[in-house]
Amino acid sequence: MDRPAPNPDARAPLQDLEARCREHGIPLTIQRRAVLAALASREDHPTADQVYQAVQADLPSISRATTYRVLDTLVALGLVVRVSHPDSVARYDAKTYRHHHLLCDVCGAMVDIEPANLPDVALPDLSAAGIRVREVSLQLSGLCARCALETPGSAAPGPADSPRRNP
Amino acid sequence: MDRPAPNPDARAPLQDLEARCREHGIPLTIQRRAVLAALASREDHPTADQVYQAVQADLPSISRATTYRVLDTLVALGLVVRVSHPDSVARYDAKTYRHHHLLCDVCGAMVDIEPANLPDVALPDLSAAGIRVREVSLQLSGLCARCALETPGSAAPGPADSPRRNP
DNA sequence: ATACCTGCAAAAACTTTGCAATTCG
DNA sequence: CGAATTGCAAAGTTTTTGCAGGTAT
Repeated sequence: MDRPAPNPDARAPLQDLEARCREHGIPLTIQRRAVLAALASREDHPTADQVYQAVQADLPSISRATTYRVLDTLVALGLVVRVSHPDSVARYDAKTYRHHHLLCDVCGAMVDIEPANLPDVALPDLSAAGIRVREVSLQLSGLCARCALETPGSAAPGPADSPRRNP
Repeated sequence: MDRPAPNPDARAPLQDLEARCREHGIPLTIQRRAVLAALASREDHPTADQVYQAVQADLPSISRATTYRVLDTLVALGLVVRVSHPDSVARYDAKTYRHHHLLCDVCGAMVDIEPANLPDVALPDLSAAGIRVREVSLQLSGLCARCALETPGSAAPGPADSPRRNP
């Protein structure tokens, strides 16, 4: 739980990018590299615009439109996923393997929880309802480590009226 | 699994609204009633604009801005929740009790799964990581009943490249 | 009576698209 | 070189805000 997270799928993402681009016969552009690199290097779940800001550091010439297009491409290639978030802006994650999420009631941060840190969750059988389940993940609410420190009481009480957005 | 879902928290939502408004000392307006009623009467997880469209049927004079504001109020009152959805538009749900969601790979629909239909999921203990968990729910991906019927194979294969948005 | 809300209109934030120039293989 | 992509600018969506008038308690 403290080790650098043996990221199950952490083969250098940029190598994957090259492979996937070749597979699909599409060009491996500097922009695609840069966006993927920016996204893979962070632990949070940035919005498209936050990715844009980050990429600009390395590649000042990139445009916002390209960032959006590249993000779409990366999602299509399976190198990036759009994550489910209650906010009304798209958020992206370079961790494409199955994992869980905690949404902090206080700061609104979405933090990854490695499946290894939780008892295993079995694929539920909903065939009785005609539903075929492919994948399950947990969505937790509570207090992230940082906010838990600053908050008295040992149980997480309830959702804040609205999380401050500054994780 | 087939009964009309004995909705654990289905006390007439409009009664709750009156109570909550009184508690908070805020007016019970026709618009608040109408938005809550529209939301409570559907099974899907509509966007703010879809709620607006629906409310217009009963209350043609309502404005889009009011719909957005009322939705925020209802969320603050705890009568409605914003749900986590991978789309980049806010979606709302009048089911405020804990339940699970299935996201259909094919049609993109988000369907509710009653906790009663699944083995119980215990609150994980992440105190070792300094995290306090308040609530857990499952996020499933796969095929909804309707799409499962139209799709051959008994296992859910993998995510469609991008779900058609027409659940 | 008064505090809060609504509608309207305008602004802000987020995302997509058309097109010429550029880049990748 | 040819196909695909990028940047720019403009358009499309979604969401928020200011203000004057209206409404619930």
